[in-house]
Amino acid sequence: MSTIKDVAKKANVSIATVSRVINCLGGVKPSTESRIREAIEELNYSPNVIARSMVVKRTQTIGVIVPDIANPFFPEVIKGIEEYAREYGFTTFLANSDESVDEESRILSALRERRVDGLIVTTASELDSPLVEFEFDSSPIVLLDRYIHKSPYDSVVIDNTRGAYTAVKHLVTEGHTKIGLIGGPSNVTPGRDRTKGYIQAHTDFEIPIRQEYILEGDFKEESGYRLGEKLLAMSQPPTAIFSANNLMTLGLLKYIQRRHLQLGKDITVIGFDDLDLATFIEPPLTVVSRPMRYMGEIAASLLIERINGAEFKEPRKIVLLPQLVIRKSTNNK
Amino acid sequence: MSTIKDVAKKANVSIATVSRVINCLGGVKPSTESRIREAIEELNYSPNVIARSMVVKRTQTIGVIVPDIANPFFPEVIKGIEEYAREYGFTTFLANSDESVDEESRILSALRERRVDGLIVTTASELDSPLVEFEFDSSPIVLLDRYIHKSPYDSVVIDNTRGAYTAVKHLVTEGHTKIGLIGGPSNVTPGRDRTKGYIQAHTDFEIPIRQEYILEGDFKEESGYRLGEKLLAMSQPPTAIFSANNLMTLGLLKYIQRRHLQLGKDITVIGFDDLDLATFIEPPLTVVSRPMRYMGEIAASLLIERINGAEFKEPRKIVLLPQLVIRKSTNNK
DNA sequence: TTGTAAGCGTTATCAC
DNA sequence: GTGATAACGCTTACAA
Repeated sequence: MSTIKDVAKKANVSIATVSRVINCLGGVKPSTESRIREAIEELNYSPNVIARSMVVKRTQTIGVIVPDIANPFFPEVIKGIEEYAREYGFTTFLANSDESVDEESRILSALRERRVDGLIVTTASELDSPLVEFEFDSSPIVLLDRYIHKSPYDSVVIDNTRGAYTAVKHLVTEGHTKIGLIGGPSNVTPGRDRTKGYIQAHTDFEIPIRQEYILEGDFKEESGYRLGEKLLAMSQPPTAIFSANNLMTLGLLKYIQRRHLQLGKDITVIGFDDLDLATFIEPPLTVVSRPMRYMGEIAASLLIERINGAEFKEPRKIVLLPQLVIRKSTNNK
Repeated sequence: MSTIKDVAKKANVSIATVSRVINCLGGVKPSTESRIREAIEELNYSPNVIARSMVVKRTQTIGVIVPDIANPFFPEVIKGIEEYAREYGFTTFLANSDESVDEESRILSALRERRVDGLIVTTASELDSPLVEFEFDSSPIVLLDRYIHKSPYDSVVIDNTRGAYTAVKHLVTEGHTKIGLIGGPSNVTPGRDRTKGYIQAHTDFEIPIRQEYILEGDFKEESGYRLGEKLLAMSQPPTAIFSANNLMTLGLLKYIQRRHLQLGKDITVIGFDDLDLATFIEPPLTVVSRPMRYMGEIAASLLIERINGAEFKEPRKIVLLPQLVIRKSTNNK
């Protein structure tokens, strides 16, 4: 692969001049410039940005760590990040921690060795996240979706409590008083806060809370299936279920389907996060939805601002509002 | 951020010696080594692999270009790639071309400037793929899922013709003779070959081919919906439909659902690639499925072999067999 | 067992 | 306008 030196030789100039035209710094005689551009063309020269990064101390890369790329939420978010980042001249390293704190650690080290300019991460666990101890020197970090309490990082999250509250409130409005919860893991904010919203709605509307209705899953499909089964096998089963994420909702729906129960009649369901199935099934499923792509874009924009030196007294926390998308599944009264 | 120099100074040795212990080259007195390791610890030193890559001429990175990260096929494949790559010390750059040839070009340039050691790509279009003209110097490339005719690259693909053939054959066995096709775009092999298999099965089983049954979609959900509508609105509608990818199948199913047609009775469906919906709906959907994760792993392994200098007379083409997963939707006769 | 120094492909600072 | 050259943080002969 040819270097700036080769181009310089071919165009009969010094490498400094070549560098000037590559970087559009001006101050080069037009005739020289065109000679250089020709040489670049002929040699099929491509500047080595990694050599450049050594001297400018910027790699123009950002690392993105997600816990489960197979959860349809993340591909959309990633699209948002990637698109925004590319527009600003950044390339993204994507890594999947598989909800594992250890894996998250390994990825973090690898990314640090690669000197990414910044990081967007959805941590595998708030409490023992490697980010808590992590020394990423001065590279900024933006937390996505999962907040870490008291951390010094910017974050973009959803008002999970509110989202869950709205969902449960909707069920109450529809007349339900026996509402089951298939909750998320309590080691991450989306898990905890959605449960909090569930409880708050019960309190506000003076509906007795039944501990046996509050179940904790792990955001994966299988747990939705299993916990759905558990709820519906009770002697006093709930008449409605709020499921705290898309994959668990999927599992729950599969269980309901398998038991030939009728959605919206035998059991009413509200999910958190939309999914293909939601608009497919009959009746279509009411869900709490959020702007995934936008979340990615915001995260990227916060990060790039920091990379470019923006300073703030406090870490910025962008809280987006989820939206209740009411479909027929909860609309029969 | 501290450098090898800082470590050297702190440990009272030369940078060469530090380098030796970082890279586990041996030949360092144990006492010196432990002094150095201590210094590394204290300074929280992390080697700059991008500086290293300048001298060893290897970045230990691979680029991955997919056309649509929101298609559930790709996240699984990516998982396979990433996992394998990381095991071998490579980090992946992921980029999404959004089925656009121009975007693919831009990504290719960016990745070249970053000097990735190799590339795994699912091209946006076989015919005018930038890869055809592309000079990636000596960096190896592996084609994934979409083959490029006469290209010099290794590839891992599915026997699409066979997969489609098997699917249609199955429909024929079930007694169908009016079989519609929601095909993929003809500018990529999966599109063309699946149509080929559809036709071949008709020929082999002496079923007349009706041109009006052969429709071309774009692998996106909307086209499945639209073409399904078109097929089912015909005066002589097909009794079965073969849909050439998961997203189009989703669209098709949504249409069927919306029209309150009964799957497996009013219309029989076979899809290419599995999807959540397949095991959800009643009756569960028969599909052609393929080992996505494995495809990713294979692609990564071929690539890394090449990166490590393996040479072959001919480009290697790994053709995996898809599997017909027969579920109730086609099993009523 | 350890150190010195050249070199990787750039950018940036000076001179001219 | 243009050219030398130091520097970026490392690896790798080669020397000691």
